Amino acid sequence: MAPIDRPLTDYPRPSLAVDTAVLTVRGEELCVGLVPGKPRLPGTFLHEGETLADAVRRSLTQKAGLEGAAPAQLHVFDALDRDSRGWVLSVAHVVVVPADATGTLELVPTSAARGLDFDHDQIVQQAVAWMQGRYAERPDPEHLLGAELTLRDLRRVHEAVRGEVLQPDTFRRAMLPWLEPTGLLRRGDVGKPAQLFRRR
Amino acid sequence: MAPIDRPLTDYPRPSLAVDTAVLTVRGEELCVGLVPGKPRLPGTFLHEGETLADAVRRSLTQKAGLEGAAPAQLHVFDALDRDSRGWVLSVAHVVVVPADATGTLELVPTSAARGLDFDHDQIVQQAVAWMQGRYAERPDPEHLLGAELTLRDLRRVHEAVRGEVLQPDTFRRAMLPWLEPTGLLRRGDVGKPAQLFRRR
DNA sequence: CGAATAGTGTCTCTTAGACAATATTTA
DNA sequence: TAAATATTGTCTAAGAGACACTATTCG
Repeated sequence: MAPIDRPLTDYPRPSLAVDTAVLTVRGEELCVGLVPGKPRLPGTFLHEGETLADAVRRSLTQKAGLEGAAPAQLHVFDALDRDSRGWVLSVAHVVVVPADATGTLELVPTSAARGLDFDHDQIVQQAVAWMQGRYAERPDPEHLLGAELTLRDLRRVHEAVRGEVLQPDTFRRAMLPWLEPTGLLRRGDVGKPAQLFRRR
Repeated sequence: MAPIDRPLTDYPRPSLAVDTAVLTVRGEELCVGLVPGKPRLPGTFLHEGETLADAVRRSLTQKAGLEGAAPAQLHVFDALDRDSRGWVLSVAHVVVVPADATGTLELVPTSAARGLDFDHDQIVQQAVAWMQGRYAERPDPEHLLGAELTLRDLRRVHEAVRGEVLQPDTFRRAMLPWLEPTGLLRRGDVGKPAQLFRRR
């Protein structure tokens, strides 16, 4: 039997790419950022001496002017025929940022992000599922909102992430254990001012 | 600015490996399979024309005589210094099989699998968490048990996976909605025979 | 005041968890 | 019969969800 682990360089190696679903909440909708003018997620090839997270940040900086992201890994796509240019594996990532920090990406509601290049439809799906899992556990783990937030703000985010309207009272009681009142109020245009909270 | 996507072959490429935590339940314990005589998980380098799942199956067949596994991806480990032989990324996988189907692997309780090579300690940890998540949702998603099972069998598996003893009555009521009675009984050495169920 | 938003009281239903009792087998 | 295992009855506590009500602001 041939030895299993010959020296590293004896093996032909695939190209390794990263592709990233940049998610945000804009208005009432969960949106994903596409490369301007193209039906695809931002991505790039992994460079020597670079980690996957580095490559994700580089691609977002170069293609969208988006700095300092904290990418999370989703899945490696490895179908042999996924890229007509050759043997390319892609490590899918997800990044969550506030809507005003998505750089030059074109924001599209996740429900409308269909027919993208490569396996990017699947990446968007997995990214949404990942985010729903995150927000099921905690009020705002990805800091879509600032340090001080009202329950109305928070509920809007959760409604966008989950894609359904939530009852204000049930939602309030579910979130309160995770929040710390600041004692301050936020006054709106109309109605009773809301308490401001901080993440506990 | 330099073009971002030069032809594929212009980039130096990392070696890509797969490493697999083979999990099983033996007796009352959740165990992981190590390569005989070595403190490491079975793994190999990805070959040309092969998917990651193929590479996992090949490594398990060659190193442990374990056929037909259905690997699930966990995480890509990409620390630049994780392998002293060079630039190697590893895609961690998990495979769950009955204890009598682990081939020549050395079974070690997951709680005792410490000090393994590379980042294999972390892989075991992630594999255990993955499996706990799976078994929190369904009675036996990985078919550790055969087609017909008793609630005692099932509880033993869940106790091993969760690492704690479970109350028979509460467990029974939690599982019944997922099970279909066969009408048959399984007689033991002593005690009332148990109903046999099938996964619904 | 009326509209709009924030927040609370309270009821119901479901579920987890536990304890105790009953049922059926083997030795 | 005694011991072991399987199964069910029942109680309690906690939580989700819904409805109705109260509170506070602006125009």
